[in-house]
Amino acid sequence: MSIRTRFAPSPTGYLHIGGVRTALFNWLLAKQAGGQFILRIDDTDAQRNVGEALQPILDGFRWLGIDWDEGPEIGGPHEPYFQSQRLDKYQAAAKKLLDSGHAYRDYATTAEVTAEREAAEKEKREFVYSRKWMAETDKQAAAFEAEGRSCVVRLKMPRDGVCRIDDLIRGEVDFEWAREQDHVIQRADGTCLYHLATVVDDHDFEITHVVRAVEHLSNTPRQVFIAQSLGYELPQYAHIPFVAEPGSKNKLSKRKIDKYLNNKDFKRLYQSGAAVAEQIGQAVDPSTFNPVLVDFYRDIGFLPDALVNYLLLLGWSLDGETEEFSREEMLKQFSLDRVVKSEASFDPQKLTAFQGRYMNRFHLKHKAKMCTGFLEKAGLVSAPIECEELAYLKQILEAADDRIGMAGDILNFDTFFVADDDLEFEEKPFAKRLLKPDQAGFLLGEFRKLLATTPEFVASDLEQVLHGFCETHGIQPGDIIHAIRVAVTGKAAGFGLFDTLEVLGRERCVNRIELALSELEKRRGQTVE
RNA sequence: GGCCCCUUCGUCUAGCGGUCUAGGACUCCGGCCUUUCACGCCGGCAACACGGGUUCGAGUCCCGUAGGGGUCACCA
Repeated sequence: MSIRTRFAPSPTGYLHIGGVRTALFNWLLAKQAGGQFILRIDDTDAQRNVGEALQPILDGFRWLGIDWDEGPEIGGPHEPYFQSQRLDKYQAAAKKLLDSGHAYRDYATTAEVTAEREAAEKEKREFVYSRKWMAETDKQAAAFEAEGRSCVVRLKMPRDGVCRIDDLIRGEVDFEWAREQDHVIQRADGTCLYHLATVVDDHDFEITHVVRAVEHLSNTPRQVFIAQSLGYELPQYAHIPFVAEPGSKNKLSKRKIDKYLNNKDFKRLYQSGAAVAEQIGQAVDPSTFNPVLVDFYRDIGFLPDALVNYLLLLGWSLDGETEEFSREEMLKQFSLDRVVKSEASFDPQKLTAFQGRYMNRFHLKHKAKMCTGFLEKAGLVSAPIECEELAYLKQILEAADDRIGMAGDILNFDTFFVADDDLEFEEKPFAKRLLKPDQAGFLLGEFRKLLATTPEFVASDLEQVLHGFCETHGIQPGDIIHAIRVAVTGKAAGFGLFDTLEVLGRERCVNRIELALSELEKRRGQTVE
């Protein structure tokens, strides 16, 4: 029988990276064996805009290259894949459990059950429902109804023995049945609850391996009970550790972003993203723009392969040495038995390092394509980009080499794209390199003249020109190079100066130096006053 | 609190009784390269939670303790 796995997101409007990690393991396990990976939508909680809240999740998976064989938008042989459209199946299952005596109608009010629970707590005794309001016959039910009570359906859990779960990752785990509660599986309004639904669906969809986060481990006995009572064959369970917060072992949560921002690495990641977002005019509302969510990475120009590779290693390793896995390699090598048992903290720096490696190896052509979107959104090139601009971008990318860690980093080179008149000089480098050195203005002026007359405006020649210039004036290259960089780019850092000059071209270099000089004059005047 | 899970450098991990003076990666710190910023290269700091067993021998097996986490809904 072929392996069938599933990932079952609730339509919440975002894709959590911890969820992606779980989905990835499921996907890998199924696809490597030629099986199917199914996406099922857990929307029994019923909100209105399921479609709207689902789209970002589907988009996220598509971006990551995690494709599903059955599920929303593509359907499949077990349609529908939305729990909200399968309610009748759950009700049928509930009825079956009722009929077979594995569940019962319970007429207790919430207050009555709560009272029992609290009493048990007070006496420091384990709570087990008294089943006082249990109705196993129609006659009993009628009596309760005559009192004006309504009922829910509860599981009639065993009160002795042990539930042994054979977990592919944790081995055998025992739970005493007596400690399990008579969980509600159907509400008073007739709708059914998650645990019933998930068991029914997993069976209907012929899921062979349930790979999910450990927080579900303690829920498993009741699901086993439901499945067995319904006569289902049990799937293989594999409870993987969850993805934890940076610097702690708590579960990574989107809502705690404020706390994570106190972590310096997390903050750095967030800020580099926020800088990009700001330049392209994207909102940085933490509910959507958040390093815990996949969209964040897409929006600032990460490579999906880098994210996936990082996530793969968060809780799994091949040999402790190999770190880079292409999709083919991970499909070939992945195995559940090498999944780590303990929770793994999310490490923004390591993720960034993976991204850097992947980006460096990325083809210039593709890099240009990725960067184009950011330049367009920032209004630095025409939208859509024109041929000349694209060629210009490629020149910059070539010179920038591995200084583009993520596509959004192209915006660090924004001054290459602005009109000369709009060039702004960064305050500190301008002061340090132009304002402070007495000679800077004079040297810059002289160098500008030289640039205006240099026959070939190419990097190698320009380097010669500069060296000659230094000799004439009896200075070291370092005495003038920084000033030139600030003058033509407005910034202290960038790629090689001669490449910078060549890329900008003679006219702009000359213009910008002139601009810098007049700015210098202006400021010198101010300081004198 | 009950139950369950987990515990090797700051972080991700290798290790399945001797080859461990514990390996790799990220970070960090030096150095080299260098016109800046990066990259790259070389080097360095840094861990078996603790206590008992078992054994000739324990990071590796067993039992405790401690710590961390999860779960205990008419949420998913």
